[in-house]
Amino acid sequence: MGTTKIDRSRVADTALRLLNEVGLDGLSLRAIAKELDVKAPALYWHFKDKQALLDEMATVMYRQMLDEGLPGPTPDSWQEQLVAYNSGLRAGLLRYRDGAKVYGGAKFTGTDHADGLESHLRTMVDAGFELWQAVRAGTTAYSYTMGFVSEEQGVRPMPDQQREGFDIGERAERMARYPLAAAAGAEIFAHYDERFEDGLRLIVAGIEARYGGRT
Amino acid sequence: MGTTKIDRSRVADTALRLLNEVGLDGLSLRAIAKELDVKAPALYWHFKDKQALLDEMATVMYRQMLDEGLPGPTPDSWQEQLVAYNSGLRAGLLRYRDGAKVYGGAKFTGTDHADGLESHLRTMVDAGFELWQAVRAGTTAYSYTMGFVSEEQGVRPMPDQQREGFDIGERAERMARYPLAAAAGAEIFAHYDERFEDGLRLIVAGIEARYGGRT
DNA sequence: CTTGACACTTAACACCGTTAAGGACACACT
DNA sequence: AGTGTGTCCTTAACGGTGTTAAGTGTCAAG
Repeated sequence: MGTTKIDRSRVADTALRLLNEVGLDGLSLRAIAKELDVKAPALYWHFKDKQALLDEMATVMYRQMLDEGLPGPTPDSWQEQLVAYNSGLRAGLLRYRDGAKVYGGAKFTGTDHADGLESHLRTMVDAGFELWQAVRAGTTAYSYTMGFVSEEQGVRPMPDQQREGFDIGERAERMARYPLAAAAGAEIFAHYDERFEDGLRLIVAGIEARYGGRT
Repeated sequence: MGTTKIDRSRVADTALRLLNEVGLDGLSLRAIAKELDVKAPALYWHFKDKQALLDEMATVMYRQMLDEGLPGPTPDSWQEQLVAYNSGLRAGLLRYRDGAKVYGGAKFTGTDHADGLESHLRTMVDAGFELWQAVRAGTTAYSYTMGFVSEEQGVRPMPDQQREGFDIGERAERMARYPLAAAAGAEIFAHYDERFEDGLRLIVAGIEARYGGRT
């Protein structure tokens, strides 16, 4: 038969591709194995359990983000670096259905993450921040990004997909007693790109205002 | 036998209590049913499927947050309202193991949420903000809170529980090549309460700086 | 030619959400 | 009194899940 070589990265790649078709709920080991022309228990030779495979998938996702999200070698301002890092993170998560769930539920063992973290901290400390300020700035933006994309993917599984059940009109009708909330619906369930970046810049502005960012 | 009355809210309460013992993965319908002295299919009389039960659990969680998190009837400044709402949200999520997963994965059908949303928007519009600014301010803080607690509960399932696998010392050793990241470890994996509120106030300061908050 | 590690298959286990069919019980109607 | 009728639950079963144990074939080293 065809190329019958199976290793960790080939399994992870296949699983990620399948993820976009069936979603996290449909991503069973048997389905992944079938895609690889293999039976399910074969996967246990390469991964100790399903979570280990999901962890590997998250690691692959992270490497993809680095490859295409952050090409700028020159250290920009910490502001632009924060925005670029989190925008790249969001874009990477959106490439896969339930990307935020997979990524957020994974435990990263290696030092893959340390590079990015170190450079973020380096930039901010060089800009005059205390270490604890750099940490809080980074984790605040990170938490925001993960929360934003989680909710985004809960409503709209894939970026180019239409709304599902409830229309905005029906929602407005039900909310007659809540005029502001009803009017806000359109703003809440649209313009994700713009809203995400605006929220990010809100956080950047807050860091400047409270921690005193120079330049 | 004992009180053999089972209704939606009693099922949801029991499921929430059990959730703290076994976690979301262990929360099977059979386990919930056993707790109610009933067989699993009986639950389908009250809920159309498991997700409907999880939705009900999330609704109960939300009502608990309203009951004990926000006693202040007087409308404070929008700043304090935003901080109080999101702090109450976090506290409510932390009361249950995997609370953020349950809450974030639920679809709210009723108008339970509309009250809180309306009053948030009302407060901010009265303070001079545009509606879209009020929406973005609220959703930014909300996304941050959900993301923060999701990660918090991923590391530390229940609030009063100790760290699990890796010690901080072992982590520092592995990260010898990343001095800042290593030093940041202590800050990252501790002081959750303080860090959460600090991040929240970062967002508040950002709203003031970019949208121009008065008072 | 044998040994043994590697990479996989077959068979099975316990458990999961969910459905179908039926049974026990209370209450209304004639 | 008897007959529905609707409510609430049980028993049995189905297909699917992650995971383990044991066995099979391949292939390089001694």
